[in-house]
Amino acid sequence: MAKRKSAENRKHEIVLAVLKQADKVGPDRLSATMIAREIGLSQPAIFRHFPGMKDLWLAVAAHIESVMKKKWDKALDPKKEPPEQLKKLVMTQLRFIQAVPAVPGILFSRELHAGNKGLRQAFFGIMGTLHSRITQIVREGQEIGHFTNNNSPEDSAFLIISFIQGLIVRWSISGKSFNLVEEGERLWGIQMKIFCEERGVS
Amino acid sequence: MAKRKSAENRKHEIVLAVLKQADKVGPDRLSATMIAREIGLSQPAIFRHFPGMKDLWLAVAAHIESVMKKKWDKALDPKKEPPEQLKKLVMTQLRFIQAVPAVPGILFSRELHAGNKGLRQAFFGIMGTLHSRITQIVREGQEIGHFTNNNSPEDSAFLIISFIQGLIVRWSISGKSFNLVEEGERLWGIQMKIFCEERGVS
DNA sequence: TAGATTAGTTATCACTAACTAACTTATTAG
DNA sequence: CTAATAAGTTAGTTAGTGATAACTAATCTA
Repeated sequence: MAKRKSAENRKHEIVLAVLKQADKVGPDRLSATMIAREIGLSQPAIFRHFPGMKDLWLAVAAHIESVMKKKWDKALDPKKEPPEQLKKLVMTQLRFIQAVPAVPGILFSRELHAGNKGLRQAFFGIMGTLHSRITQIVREGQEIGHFTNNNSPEDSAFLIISFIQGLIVRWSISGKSFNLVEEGERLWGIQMKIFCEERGVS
Repeated sequence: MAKRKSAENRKHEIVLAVLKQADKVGPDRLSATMIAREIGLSQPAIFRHFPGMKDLWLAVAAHIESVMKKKWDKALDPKKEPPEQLKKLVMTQLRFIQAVPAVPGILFSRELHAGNKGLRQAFFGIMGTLHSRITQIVREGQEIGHFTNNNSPEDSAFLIISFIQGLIVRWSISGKSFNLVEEGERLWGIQMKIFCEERGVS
């Protein structure tokens, strides 16, 4: 018999085990048996804490949302200039993904896309929140003259999120073979000025 | 008994069925039974054409690679100016993904990430080829003075691929709720000048 | 300390996965 | 026309899935 823990602690432990194992075998191949083995419990013990796998995934999403929002809050410092705030937020996001590398896989899992509508809504909400935070910073930057282009802050935010997502995709496909944050820092500087003097685009 | 076809034709038919069904249920939940049902065969018929699922996925990757390369070749027109070539290549890629929407899912499948090393290498190779083609165009553009920044063409290409991938990720998570090519065209113009006049970046 | 509560267990169910063996029959080469 | 080839079949195996029922025992509270 495994040592007992309070339901609350055990639930948290299970969620962490899911994130750890989902990175190894993928969200859609992760079974209750694997999760249980990871923390030294029997398989039915998982279903004592969560009615079904769907609920377990929703708990995982809630955990990710909570941690991300905390990190974003921490990263934002209204005393700093918008460009620096922006960079900090982007790097925070990259650092988080590197620390919890299961997230991109969950974003593309079938659990999310086909199986579990609530899970997709949760992640859609998370992305929306990130988008609106970035939009806000860009808007402030424009107002005080940091970004003098007249693009909509919303579209600028989309491009910044693309920068993040695209980098993560490459990192993922490469087998996580480079440091996400370092590569992000390197390219961020370039992204901020690339093609500025380009001519003749159609 | 289903009507007979040559092994070659049947293999091709199976690959197309995989791409169709993978978009619906996801690569990791796609079973031989579903594929067989799609084309009106019995489940074991699949294993007559492919020794195992791994081999089937490799055939899918080979198909994707072949089609993509053809499209890239078609999109390139050395008579046109590099910026226009670039845009055309990017839009071609977006058009392809919209036509074969299973691809992003495969890119993040666990079949690719955990189960099937060859599959990951195949896609890594495809991305590498795209990267070098973009790099080449950027380099030419720099040489004849279209892109007057001094960023490495390789890094510029990474950023352009990020633009593509990031857009695809957003499209995917949104439930493919917008037109990928149209949104790509719209944002491409912005990407080409965003933050140009930004000051004070750290 | 006695008894309620509840985190854990084992055993099992119904189901689906990839895959195999053995058989059948359509197509085609000689 | 016949015989070989090979594309299909049915009927299984083995292994793993989520989930449930019934039981056990550690912990908490009165």
